Amino acid sequence: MPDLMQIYRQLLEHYGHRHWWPAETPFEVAIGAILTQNTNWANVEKAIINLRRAEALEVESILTLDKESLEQLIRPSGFFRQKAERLQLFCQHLRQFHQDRLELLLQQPLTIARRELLALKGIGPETADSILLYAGQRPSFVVDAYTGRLFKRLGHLEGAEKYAQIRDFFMARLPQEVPLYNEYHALIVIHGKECCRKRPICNNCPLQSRCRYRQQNP
DNA sequence: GGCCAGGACACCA
DNA sequence: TGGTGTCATGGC
Repeated sequence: MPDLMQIYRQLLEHYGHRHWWPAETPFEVAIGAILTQNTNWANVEKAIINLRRAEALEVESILTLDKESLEQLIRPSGFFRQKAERLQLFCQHLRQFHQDRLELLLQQPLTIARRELLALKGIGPETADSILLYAGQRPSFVVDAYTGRLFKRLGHLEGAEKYAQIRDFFMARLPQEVPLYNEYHALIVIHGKECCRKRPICNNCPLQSRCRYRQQNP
């Protein structure tokens, strides 16, 4: 069974560097992380363009907007009512405890910053880790549905593991380096989108015969 | 017209 | 603790 670094190198060779996260500022990363929950990134981009045009990609403006106006700006990203609430709660927290500065939250010890994010309504483990890694440049491995699906196929996971177990699995076997974590998660996502989504055969799979699902379904 | 997307949460047994 | 329903838009 190939180890995690072998798989990483194969994915990187096939897809190249993904240059994540597509955002201009750490705060924009955090906004995007909340907006992309169970949502196609193309729809998130529409919402972020709306926010940028409204000059609403900062704590002050998101708190100043009334909730209905914010909802309309982010409407293309779906779940717009609950996401508007989550964005404002997130910004309220930054105002109350961190002088509107996300970097002050993120520069705390990793476990402290992570626990603080997870305590916020609407920020679960994947969103918290995405913010820590891509906005804060902190070594917190991001797990998503693609991750569990792919590494079950590869034989590394049983399939019943929970988020924390999968995250621990990767962090215990990889050097804790931000560029590696950054690229690895992005590669798993692009692989999941383009190759092994839910189709019976993985065409042009960079992992090829290593994909157990393909072997079982030639 | 149905399925899916870079989840999280409330509720219930 | 685990299972299920809800949230909602837009592309294919």
